[in-house]
Amino acid sequence: MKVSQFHLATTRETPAEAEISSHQLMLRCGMIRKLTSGIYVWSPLGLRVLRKVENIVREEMNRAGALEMLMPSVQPAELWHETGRWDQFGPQLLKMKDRSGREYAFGPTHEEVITDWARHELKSYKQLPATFYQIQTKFRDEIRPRFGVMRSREFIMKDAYSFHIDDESLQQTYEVMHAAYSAIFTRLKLKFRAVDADSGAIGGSQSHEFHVLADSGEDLIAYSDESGYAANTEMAEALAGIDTAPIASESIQKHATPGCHTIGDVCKALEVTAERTVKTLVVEAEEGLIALVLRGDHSLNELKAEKLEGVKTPLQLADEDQIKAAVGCGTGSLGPVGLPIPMIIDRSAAVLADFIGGANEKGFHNSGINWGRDVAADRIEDIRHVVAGDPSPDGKGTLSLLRGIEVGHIFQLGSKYSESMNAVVLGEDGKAHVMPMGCYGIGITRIVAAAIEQNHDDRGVIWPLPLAPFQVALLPMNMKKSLRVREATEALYTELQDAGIDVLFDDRPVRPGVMFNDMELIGIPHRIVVGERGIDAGEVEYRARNESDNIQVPMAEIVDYLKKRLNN
RNA sequence: CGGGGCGUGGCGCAGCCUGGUAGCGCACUACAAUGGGGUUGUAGGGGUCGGAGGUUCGAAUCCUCUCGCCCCGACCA
Repeated sequence: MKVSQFHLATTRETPAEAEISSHQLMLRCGMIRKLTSGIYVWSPLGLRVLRKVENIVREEMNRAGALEMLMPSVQPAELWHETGRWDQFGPQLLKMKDRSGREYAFGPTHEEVITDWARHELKSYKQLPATFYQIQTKFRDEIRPRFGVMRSREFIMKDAYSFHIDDESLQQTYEVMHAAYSAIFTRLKLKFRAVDADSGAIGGSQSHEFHVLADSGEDLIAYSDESGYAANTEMAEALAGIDTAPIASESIQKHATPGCHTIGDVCKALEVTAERTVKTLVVEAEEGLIALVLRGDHSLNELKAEKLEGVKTPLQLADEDQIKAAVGCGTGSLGPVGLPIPMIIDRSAAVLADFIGGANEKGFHNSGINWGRDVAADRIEDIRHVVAGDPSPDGKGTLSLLRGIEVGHIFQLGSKYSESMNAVVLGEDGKAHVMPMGCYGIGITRIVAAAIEQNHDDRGVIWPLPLAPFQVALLPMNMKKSLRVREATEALYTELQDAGIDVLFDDRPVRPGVMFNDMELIGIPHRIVVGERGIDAGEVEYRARNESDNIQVPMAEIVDYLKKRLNN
């Protein structure tokens, strides 16, 4: 491709709306352009990258035995009523009506459509297991779209669905998909991790998320330094950290702590560290209120808390008035001793001795509190987020934390959809069997942004080769004046194309600096420069985007040299 | 949904307080010079100042309504 025949539209300035690197760079490269909130146009340059991702995903899905198909974006409301999700899915579901008033949703996901398809198409256990997938546009009306295509409302997703005669078959396919996903991210040359995950609103039992690692990621992943354990911190089990029973050595004592409302205030006033304090959060229960007691330096994991018996779902913190009515004092002075509402104590808080907590009286805290002696610890649960340094839940090593961007998620759905939609096949026994299902998603558009988050510098994008819009940039120096340079570059351009190399020839009448900057901004992995000096020496100049030194290569060897580079 | 901010040419912004009929940089067009890291000069094209209503002799500027966009928050007492 010649730049003169391509649409290259880079900008020097960063659009004001872009917050994170990948969004800024995608705009500056001219890969995307916002049409309206959370909705983007992909330019020819951007689409090249998108297609690379799609094709790798497609190849690996095919290799794993999944069959590609294409389902509609616009889906009739009736299907969503069947599964109950028309009302459950919430405001993220974009609803619309046609001219005769019939209701539709723009598909945010396709469980309903595929299950409807499967119940018509699949009749016998002999057709199972079967996995179908598509690469297609989805729409989710996000509360707050942000970060460009990282969290957009319209996006492209690869979604796959598998159908089975029993759970054992589902488990097998699930493992095949897990392996296929690992193969995909490995081929994309992205640093990633597969982690245990919550199955969330889509439902089901087993679930893994695939995260591209990047410091700017929105998710926190906990992993063991000694085993393969990795989990989203939403899910990671938090252990107490201490095996021995706490031993009391102090007696309980009340301290005036006027104006202290936060753990930080109390620590300062009483000159202790937060690990020796507890905080008491009050949430709504199915009946009345429940207090959650955590170590002062730990944070509540809402997901864990709302799964506990008695706690109202979704988790709702009690407001000041509710707390005053039940306890007599407001937030900031709450503590376990003498608390008139039921308590759930976090494992780590339950192993404290001689600790500090609110006195349930405005402006006072207790020190030297001990469980058993001063207050009963009847109900101990895991309700906190893990932190770095916690013991790994599998007993091997300690946990570290990493930031990641969720780009893939696989679930074992079980019969959640097939049951409500009556998707059955006849089994060997001649009876109808509800098909257990699996579903497997990859955010194609998000991968592009995540790849940039992981691979860029202050000059621009550094594409991993499998994602690059072009493999090689060919830059002539002063081609306008020098016929020799023009002829040599044109000849090399033809030669590279003939060798099957995807080359971008910058034939614009611009100064070298402009070419260098543009090619680095859009992140072409390999660069060849042709100039008078080199021609005299029978050489061209090679440089990799992620290296800082130029390499002189004899003109006659450059194609082979590049082929070698491209195969690494 | 709550809070904050912003809408002026394709992009980045000034002008608004104190009303007098729109400007700068980048980008774009033409010509010339330059020619290994966003070069320079000259000459151009492009904006009913988000929209509607109001105040006024006169509104980008003041008032009212409205639409759109961005950021933060929506758990740590």
